[in-house]
Amino acid sequence: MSKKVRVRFAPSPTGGLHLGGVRTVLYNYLFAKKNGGDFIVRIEDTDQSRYVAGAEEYIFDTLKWCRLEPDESVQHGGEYGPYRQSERKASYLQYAERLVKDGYAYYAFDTSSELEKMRNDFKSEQNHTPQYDLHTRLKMRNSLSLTEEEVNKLLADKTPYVIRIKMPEQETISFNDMIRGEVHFDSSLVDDKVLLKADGMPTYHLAVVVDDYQMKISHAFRGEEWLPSAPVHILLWKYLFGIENMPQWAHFPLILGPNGKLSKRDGSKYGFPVFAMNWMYPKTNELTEGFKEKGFIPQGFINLLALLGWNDGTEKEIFSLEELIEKFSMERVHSAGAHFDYDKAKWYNHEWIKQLSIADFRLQIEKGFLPENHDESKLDKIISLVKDRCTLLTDFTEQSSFFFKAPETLDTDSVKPKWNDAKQLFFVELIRNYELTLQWDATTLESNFKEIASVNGLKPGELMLPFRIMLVGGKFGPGVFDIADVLRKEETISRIKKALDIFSAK
RNA sequence: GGCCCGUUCGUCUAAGGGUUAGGACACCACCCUUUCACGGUGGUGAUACGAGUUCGAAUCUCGUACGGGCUACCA
Repeated sequence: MSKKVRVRFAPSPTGGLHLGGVRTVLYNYLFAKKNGGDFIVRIEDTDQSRYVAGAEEYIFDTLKWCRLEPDESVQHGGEYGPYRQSERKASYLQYAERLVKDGYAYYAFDTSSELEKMRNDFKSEQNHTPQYDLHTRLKMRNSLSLTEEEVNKLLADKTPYVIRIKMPEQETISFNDMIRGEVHFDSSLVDDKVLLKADGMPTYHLAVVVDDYQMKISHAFRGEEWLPSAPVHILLWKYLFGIENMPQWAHFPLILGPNGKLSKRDGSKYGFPVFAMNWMYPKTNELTEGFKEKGFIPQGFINLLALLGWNDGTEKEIFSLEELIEKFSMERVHSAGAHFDYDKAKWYNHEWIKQLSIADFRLQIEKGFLPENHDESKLDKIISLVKDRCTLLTDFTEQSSFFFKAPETLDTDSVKPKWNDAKQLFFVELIRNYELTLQWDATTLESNFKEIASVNGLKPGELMLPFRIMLVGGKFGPGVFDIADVLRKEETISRIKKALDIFSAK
């Protein structure tokens, strides 16, 4: 009888959520839903100096946009709250003290300048950055190096202290990672990480273990950057709650940019979004672009993220969220880091836009992607014409604006060199014909167009490009008679007339 | 520097001892379309290197190289 699957995403509210973060959410969510479990979001805000206003709300807005709603969180409630670590502060101290009492941790009174001095003094060719560990701890000011009286005196004097874990001298710490298999560490090489900070807040290391225990987390997933600190967490589980109760770990491969771990800087540097949604740092007003505002739809975004490091073993690449839940398995998550490819990302989005119904596309486009002066009554027809030509929602504007507003400039270079009197006369006659046409639809317009052409001994193909330039302004867009259909008689004729003046001008 | 993780086309990846090493994005060509896309067909393009195990290795083992991560009273 295995216990209920409960997974958590534990972001630090220090800014926007980037690709890797959302993928971690996604894999957590998929694993939970696949196994009938719960998905919990816990806010890791133990570093008060890094508090950023609005970041927490942003995280939840992002999850909502992605349709990855938690079962329990600050916003969703649940039986294991509070879901904000700063509000759980009281429960960490007792565990830290228990560790000290049991000899697994100790008080350390070193000031930051003393720590800095140590790192300088012990620095060498062989040891780039000396650690606070079994080699150095007896040379520092802590309850291991000082006498009991000295320690008690320091504590009584309210000297600021931290509690550090005392890493054992010779122990191999192993665990089974769901993605990587057995991973081993030599305890003598791991440093004495701070567990409880001088301000009474826990560090991530203590908080993650205590909270995962108290929230009955069954599987703990996080990015590969956490792998080196895993031995600390494993020891803490062993000391505090029993290794048999420890969740199963999986460390996801990193998402890489052109130069290592993808960073928000890569976005502006290479011209692609890195955050899920736009994020503006309140203090600096520095904007980091988001996939949402760039014109991605949630289905496309989720799909591209899911396949960045995972596949179902077949050649299928387009998955809905429901399909992902059904097919997902941790065993098929890759162990190697994946470079983010913006071209492929856009392809996923395009595939999803093509699958959208007109109504669904309209819903998406109405969230800020409509061109100015658009005509509501024509929207559905226009969407049916141009939807598949949009890779991003932002493409809709340039694909559709000519429907609502006559082009300001015409691509005359594509027309003028081959322009002649015969063509001029054709369009004059076309205007006359279209003015008298009672039936204004694409089929009628096309057959009339071709009939006049043939009567005048002209090839329709040589006339259709000019016609398109007249209506659209450039060499793009859907079928030209469909465009004329939507434009209606008056506007179509007006654009032909206007263009004729330009084309015939010497 | 130390520790940890990793290494199949440019990129994402399939192939878990026997395949002409497959697919997708991107790129190129052709077809379709008298626009541009979409779509279709085809093409260029990869097992990092060296040993070993084996009748046989992309696949197992070891070494080397390379890449990445961590090395805070940040997460």
